[in-house]
Amino acid sequence: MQAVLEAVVEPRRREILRLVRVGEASAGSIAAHFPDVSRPTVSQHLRVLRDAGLLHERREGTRRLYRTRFEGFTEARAFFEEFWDDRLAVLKVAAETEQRRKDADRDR
Amino acid sequence: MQAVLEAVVEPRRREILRLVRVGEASAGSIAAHFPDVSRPTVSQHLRVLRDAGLLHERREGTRRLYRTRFEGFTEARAFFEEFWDDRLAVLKVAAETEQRRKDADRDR
DNA sequence: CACCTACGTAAGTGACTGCCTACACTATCT
DNA sequence: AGATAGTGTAGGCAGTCACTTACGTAGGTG
Repeated sequence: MQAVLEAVVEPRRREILRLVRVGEASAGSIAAHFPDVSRPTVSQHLRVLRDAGLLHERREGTRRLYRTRFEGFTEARAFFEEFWDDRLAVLKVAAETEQRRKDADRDR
Repeated sequence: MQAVLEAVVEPRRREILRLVRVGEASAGSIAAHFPDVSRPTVSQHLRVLRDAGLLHERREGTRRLYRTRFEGFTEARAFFEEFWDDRLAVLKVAAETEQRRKDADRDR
């Protein structure tokens, strides 16, 4: 989870995840999408993503093909979903409180 | 979105968000939950969370009361949900591919 | 007014991060 | 075997981050 968040906080790494979420792509073709950054740098980003469990690596001859590993997102997703659920719970409580206020007004 | 992810990557900041997701808490009482870290450090964490839109601040006399601001999570949540949806789509495609393979076997 | 309480802010420091260039590795082809 | 293509790794550097101590500030209280 910590590793996933650290991996995802880098904008280029999020972009990489979006690139290979549809299908595989080689390290080289991924690097080609980032002209403002050197190829070794992209290679390092790929390693971070792979170590975090967000990328699957497959070797084909001299090339390495990457694709997004969706299972890696599970925990992080749950963290955000947790607060999303809270939001609904808070709204519910607020609505009930409001209802009680109205009831009190009526009874007065 | 970038600010939200940067805020959330710090474990103590995630803990703070969990602390004040139920109700308000003062800066001091929040700091008391982190004995291994100085109070000014917690104060800085609170600022980061507030600037990212994840915390609501209310002043009461000399105290400051904080609570989680759920709307702040919307964008980040959508990012993770995006890949969660992809996961389902990929499973669907895989199932259909498998089905076609079986059909081909039958026709052979 | 003087003092205390509950905070935030400033400035400095060690550790980490993303980036670069140079180099090493591995599979394929001639 | 030697050469080439496609990538990862090593080492170094500038910028950023979390942390600390010292100080500033605003609202209550005697």
